[in-house]
Amino acid sequence: MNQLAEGSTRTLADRVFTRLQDDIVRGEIPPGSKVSETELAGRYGVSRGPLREAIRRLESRKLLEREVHVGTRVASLSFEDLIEIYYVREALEGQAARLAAERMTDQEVAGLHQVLAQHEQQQDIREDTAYFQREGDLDFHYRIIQGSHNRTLIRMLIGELYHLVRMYRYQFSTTANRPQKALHEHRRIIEAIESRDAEMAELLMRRHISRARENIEQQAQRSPQ
Amino acid sequence: MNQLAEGSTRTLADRVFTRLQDDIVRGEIPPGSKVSETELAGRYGVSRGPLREAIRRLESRKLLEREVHVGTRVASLSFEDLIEIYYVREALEGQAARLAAERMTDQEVAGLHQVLAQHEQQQDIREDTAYFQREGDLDFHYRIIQGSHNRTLIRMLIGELYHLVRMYRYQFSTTANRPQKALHEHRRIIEAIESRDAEMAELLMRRHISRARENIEQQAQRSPQ
DNA sequence: TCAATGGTTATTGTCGACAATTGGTCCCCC
DNA sequence: GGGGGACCAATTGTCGACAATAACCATTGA
Repeated sequence: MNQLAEGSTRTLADRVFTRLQDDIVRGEIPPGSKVSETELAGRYGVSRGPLREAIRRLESRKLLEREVHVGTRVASLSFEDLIEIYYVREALEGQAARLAAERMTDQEVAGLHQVLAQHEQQQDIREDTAYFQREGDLDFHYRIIQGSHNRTLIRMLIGELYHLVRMYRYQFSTTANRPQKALHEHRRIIEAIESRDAEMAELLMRRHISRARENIEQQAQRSPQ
Repeated sequence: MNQLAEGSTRTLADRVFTRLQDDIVRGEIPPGSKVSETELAGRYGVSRGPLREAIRRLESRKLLEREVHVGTRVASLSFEDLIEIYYVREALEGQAARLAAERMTDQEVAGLHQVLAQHEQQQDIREDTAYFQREGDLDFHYRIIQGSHNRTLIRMLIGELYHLVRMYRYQFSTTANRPQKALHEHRRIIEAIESRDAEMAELLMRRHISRARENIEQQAQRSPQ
C-alpha cells in the first residue's frame, strides 16, 4: 500500500523529499516541466500534505520553482546560473582545500590517494571513462570538502550546491572534456594537501575550478544553445 | 480574524515564514526553546498546515532544529558554529568583493561611499554607535555582496548565512568591539573597489573578515562561556 | 527505596475535504 | 472578423480531524 514503506524510520515527508530530489537531479522529471501536486502525491503514494513539505524544501534548494496559485516546475538551469555556481564553488572549494590541508587526518589523505589512483587506472584502460568524469570526479571533490571539517561549509557545498551541479550534468550529459588535465590538477592538489601547504592547496583548487568554468564558457561560445 | 491579513498578496505560509524567521532572529523566541506547532499556529492565527511549511523552510536555513515525533526547537548557535560561519563568509565575501570590483556600477560605488560617510559621521558623534555595529555594518557588507551581481552568491550569503549571523548578534548582544579599525578596513576595501582592483578587494575583504573571526576567538578565550 | 514496566497524555505526522485564485474558453458585442 | 468580458474548470492554498509515536508518570515488585 505504501510504496516507500520499507527500511526507514524517517517520516514520510523526508522520504518523499529524498526520492523527489533524486528524480529531479537524475532528470527523470524533465527540467522546466510542471509538476502537479496531486499527480506527484499519487505517484509516490502519499497525500498532498507531506508532498508539499518536500516541495517547499526542494524549493529552498532551488531545484523547484513555485508560482503562487499557478504551480511548481522543475528548475531548468540556465547557462548563466551554471557560471554563477562555478564562481561560488571556486570560493568555497578553495577554502575547503585550504582547511583540508590543515586539518585532514593522515587516514583521510590516504583515502584521497586511493581515489586518485583508482581514477588514473580507469583513465589508463579507457574503461568506464564516463564514470570518472561524472560521479568519480565529484568523489574527489567530496572528500576534500569533507576534509575541511567545517560542517557549515560541507552543508553549503554538498548539501545544496552540488545537487544543482549534478542536475546540470545529467541535463546536458556534460562530461568534462579535459579529463587528463583535470587528473593532473587533482594530483597537484593532493600533493599540496599532503605537504600541508594550505596556501598552495587553495590556489590550485581555485585554479582548477576556474579552468573548468572557462572551459564551459568557451564550449558555449562555440556552440551557443 | 486574520492577524496577518493586511497588505500582502503572498500566501499565508509565506507570511508566517517571514514573521517566524524575524521572531527567531530577533531572539523573541529564545534560542534552544522548544516551539509547539499548535501554540505557534495559535499565535500567528493560522492552522498547522501553513505553519509546518514555514517550519520546514526555516529548518533548511538551520534556524530551527527538528527531531522526528519529538518537536522543533530554535537553533542555538554554538561558538564553533559561529567560527565555521566566519570561515565561509571569508571565502564567499572575498569572492563577492572581487566580483564587485569588476562589476559594480558607478552608481553602486557612489552608494557605497554614502554608506561609509554615514558610518563615519555616526562614529564621530558617538551617537547610536550600536546601530553602526549591528545593522549598519551589515549594510556595508550587503551592498558589496549585491555588487557581485551573482544571484547565487547573493542568495547564499544574504538569503541563508546572514540570518544566522544576525541571530547570533542578537543572542549575545555582540557588537564588534573594534569599530574604528573596522571602519578603516571598510574604507580601504572601497578604495580597492573604486580603482577596480579586484585582487586587492578580495584580499582586503578576506583579511577584514578573518580579523573579525580572530577577534571573536580571542574574546572567547578570555571569557570562555 | 529503587528500578522496571505499563498506561496515559500530549505532541507531531498524515489525511481528506473545502475555499480561493488563476488560466482558459466560449460567447457576445462592436 | 476581432477583441473584450464573463463563466467554468483545474489546480493550489487552507483547514480541521484522525492516527501514530514518544515522553512522562504512576504503580508494582524486588
